[in-house]
Amino acid sequence: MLAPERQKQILQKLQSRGQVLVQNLVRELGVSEDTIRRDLKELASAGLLKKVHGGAIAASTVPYAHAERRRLNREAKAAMALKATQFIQNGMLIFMDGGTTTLEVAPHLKGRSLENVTVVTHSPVMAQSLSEIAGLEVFLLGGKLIKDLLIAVGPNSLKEASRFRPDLSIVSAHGMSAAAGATVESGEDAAVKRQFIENSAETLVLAGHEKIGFVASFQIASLDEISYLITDEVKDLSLFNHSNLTVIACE
Amino acid sequence: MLAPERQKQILQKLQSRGQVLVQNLVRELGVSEDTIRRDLKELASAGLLKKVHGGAIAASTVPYAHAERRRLNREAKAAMALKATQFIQNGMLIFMDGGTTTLEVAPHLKGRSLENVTVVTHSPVMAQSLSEIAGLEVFLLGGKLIKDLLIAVGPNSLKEASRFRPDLSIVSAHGMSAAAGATVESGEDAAVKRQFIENSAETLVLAGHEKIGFVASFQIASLDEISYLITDEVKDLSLFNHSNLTVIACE
DNA sequence: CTGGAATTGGCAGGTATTTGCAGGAATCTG
DNA sequence: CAGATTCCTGCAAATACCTGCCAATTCCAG
Repeated sequence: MLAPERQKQILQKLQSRGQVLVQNLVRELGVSEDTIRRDLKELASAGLLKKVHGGAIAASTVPYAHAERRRLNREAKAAMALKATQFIQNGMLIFMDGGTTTLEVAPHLKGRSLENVTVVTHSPVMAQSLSEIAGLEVFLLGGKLIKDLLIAVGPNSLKEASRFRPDLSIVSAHGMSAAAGATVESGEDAAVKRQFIENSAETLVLAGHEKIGFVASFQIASLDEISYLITDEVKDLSLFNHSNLTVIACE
Repeated sequence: MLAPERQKQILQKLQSRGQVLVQNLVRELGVSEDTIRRDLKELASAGLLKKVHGGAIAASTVPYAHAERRRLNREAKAAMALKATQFIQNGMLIFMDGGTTTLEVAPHLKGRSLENVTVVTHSPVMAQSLSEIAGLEVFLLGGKLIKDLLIAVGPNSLKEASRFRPDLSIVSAHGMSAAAGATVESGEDAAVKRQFIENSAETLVLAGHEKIGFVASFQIASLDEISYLITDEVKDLSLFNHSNLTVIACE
């Protein structure tokens, strides 16, 4: 195996798992420990990852707090994100937000052969992740950057957003309940999401089990505006029995 | 077998497999190793593939091209960026582009105690880096994402850009000459930069010594529109003697 | 048709890169 | 603080790479 190929695989594993262990890589790639170490050192000096004792973690240009949130329950988020990718089809225009769950979608698209898919987002982090996917065009919304959410908001964002008619919106919610629908903590973020959801043919909400039943401050969609809910554990989902919402739980 | 035919086959194999090994090609095409190497070298210099130790990989699938460019001459870029930070003062509105040299500015701002500084950029990467700086507000321009430059461009960007009146623009150039001024390779990128520079009180151009004397395809600023040029080595700077441009060289 | 220049492919050698191994140093964990 | 793991350094073998040279072929002018 060629060195760049090997390093590419390391980065890919890193991106989808959030971290890699030297020992795992030795087993998975079938080379000596030293070779892995050398690769990691090289990649680290290129700023593509950060070495830690025992392996490496993704190098984040993003602030600590954001990276930390992203690490939380990463496997569950990745599983939900993987389900979400099944809804992405060629030719679609899709809105994706910058939630830490939605951000896990991009790595799962790497293998897919996409054509003529456009994603519009207000998250620079999402835009950057998506830039590595072939066959996918990215449209970034501008605006004032909210530092801890890393999304662009403001009147400009809203106005730009209103021009899109997405086939699908994929959003992370902070709260999901029968009465309040999908809710988030930031009003500015909510405004942008709402704008997209209103104009979307279908809307897919990602919310881990801990979000179910919780209500945050700002509604982004009422229950009947949501087509699909992807969550990670089958909790008490009877809440949503009376809606025409399709609930998908990853095991 | 004729050379063009052979090279065509190499490219075909490369396309279908993503990578080729010198040894495989020797066997499959029945020519000597040297011939294969010569072909690869030729194809590589034509930009049709990228040579790596042991073979070659498709040019289009070179991952993390942006990260690689960013890594190149990183110390020199950081030194130039450090100089540039001296021009950043409290209360300013500043435009920064997404050039790999400009990107080194953000880390140097970490220690500074800034107040009421706003940076507007069309680079999501820059926006992320800047989000970590306290006392600094970030405004991100939206638009279609150019994947290998990681910047947002398009009519929206231009229109938004025209509303700003920055105190300072900090831009990286691909070429810098007395006759053509500062130039870059992408027309879309140039349009955004030009919009800002025209409305800026002052403009600071970052260009390593290898860029001096070189002329790229699109002008972003004529010599008299540029206030400061920061470069890394004292090359032949007499070129700029007759302008009122201040040249700053880092040792 | 012919001789010479230009191009192409193959060979030899020396150099550089990559990889794995062994050992000792550093780091983590209980 | 002690055992275990992980990490780094130097070294050697294998492989890959490059340079200069030569033979074969092609091309072209005379």
